Amino acid sequence: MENYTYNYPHPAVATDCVVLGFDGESLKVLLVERGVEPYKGAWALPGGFMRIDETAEQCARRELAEETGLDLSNLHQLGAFTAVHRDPRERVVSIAFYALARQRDVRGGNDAAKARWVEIDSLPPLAFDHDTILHEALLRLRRDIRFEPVGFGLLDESFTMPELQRLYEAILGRQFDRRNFNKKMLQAGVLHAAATDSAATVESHTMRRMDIGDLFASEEPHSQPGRRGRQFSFDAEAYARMKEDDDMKTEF
Amino acid sequence: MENYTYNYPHPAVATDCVVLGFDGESLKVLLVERGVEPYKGAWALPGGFMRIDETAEQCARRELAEETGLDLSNLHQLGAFTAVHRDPRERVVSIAFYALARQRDVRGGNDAAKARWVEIDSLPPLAFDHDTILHEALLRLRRDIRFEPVGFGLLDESFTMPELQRLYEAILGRQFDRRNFNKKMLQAGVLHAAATDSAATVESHTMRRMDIGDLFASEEPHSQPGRRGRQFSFDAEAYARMKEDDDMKTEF
DNA sequence: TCAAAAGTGTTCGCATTACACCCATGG
DNA sequence: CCATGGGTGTAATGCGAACACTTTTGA
Repeated sequence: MENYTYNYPHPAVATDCVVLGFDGESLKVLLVERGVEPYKGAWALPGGFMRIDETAEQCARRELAEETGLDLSNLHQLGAFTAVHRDPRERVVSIAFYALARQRDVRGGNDAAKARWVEIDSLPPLAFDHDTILHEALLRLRRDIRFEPVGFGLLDESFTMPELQRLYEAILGRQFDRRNFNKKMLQAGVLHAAATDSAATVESHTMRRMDIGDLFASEEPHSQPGRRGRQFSFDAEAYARMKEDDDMKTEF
Repeated sequence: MENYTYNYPHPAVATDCVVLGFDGESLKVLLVERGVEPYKGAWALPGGFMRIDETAEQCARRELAEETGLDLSNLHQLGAFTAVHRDPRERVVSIAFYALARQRDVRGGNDAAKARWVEIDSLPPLAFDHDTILHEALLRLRRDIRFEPVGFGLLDESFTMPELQRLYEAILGRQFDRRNFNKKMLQAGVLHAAATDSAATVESHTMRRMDIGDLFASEEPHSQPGRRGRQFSFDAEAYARMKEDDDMKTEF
């Protein structure tokens, strides 16, 4: 079986994927429990070895689907992690990606037994150098969100302004003033008010505090007091137009 | 000699390095002429295969020194380039870095025969996917320079405001108003006026239009008319202090 | 003395910030 | 009716953009 021979030693190449989600309160990351050594039983980022005929991105997407049932198209490369002893078995270079997932995508498709959403703020120790990778991903997300409308990838298609605000607060780790946040987002010109679909409104509201990590939740979410928020959605076309004109002036 | 055998095919892992320089007028990139197939005779980024006991960054630094005589410490990873057929010989994944070099560093140390600085705006076709990598590096530099004081890595320790401005204009591809540029840079609080060392002033001025690519220049640079600029230098400590307080508000 | 480059201050508009009251809903 | 959360406007401030004349120097 030892079939592949080279004149010089070759490292193995793997990919790992940081998938982030948001449940209306806090950021989560999608982890899998390792079933084999090394780090058997520990939590790790989904990922695996790259095939010889696929790109790193294709690999990351395939491994993610295999291990978590999620098929995401918007993977962003974080970079290569190349510490010499990051894997005790052999020299492994990992190319890491990050991606954002919506509640809906997950609730529909995730049937992998070992995959779980874990609160970013209360993580177990992770296998390999995955803490480092995750940390990089968070830094990257915090940088990106200020200039590109990436945040919308974490919300349902239609969302309320307070939901959006909570997302920004969870990512950036600080509070914003409601009125100013509102104003700024609307001024950016990439949101449009959704048709006042009463059903959507109610659904969104009742699900606001659903924990997306609790895939087998038994408790029905119960409505909260308080006024409903108006629904908005992200206007990708407006953003594309804006980006052409501005090109590097856009800030979020 | 075929000594290294694995159960599964392993790609080769290489690094490539985009070294950028500035001669007072325009951006240059450091290229080497390939002496072997494939792409023999074509220009390429300095780089080479990673050893099994070094990190990608160590590899990039070593290869850069071997091929160009430059020893740079501030390499920034751009990411991994993993197109399946980017190298016709075998599957090669390249981890790319970018770095900035000062005129002085180059004039002192570069004794590699085949390395040359080439104008960014008039590039020959490059080997492999090195055009893509270079393009990424430029995008990255343009993004970075707006938030971090990276530009100073391309100038001598002491420089004039117009020099700094020309650098920003070359990188970002647009013109700035002298007065506004001045004001903004001083307000940023990371520059301090250098002692009015007359010699330094004159030297800087006379060298302003030296072409750093012309390593064997025979023509002496001759002085230009026009007023001399005041000398400034980058205050790394002030920047470090500022970064701690602000942390994510800094814009350049 | 002329040409080329550098230094300097003010005004205007826009974006960001701080801040307080009323409205809608469910329990 | 009360608790919870959502919606809205205004005033002060700071930053970026536009803009012209004077000074220094080398030829």
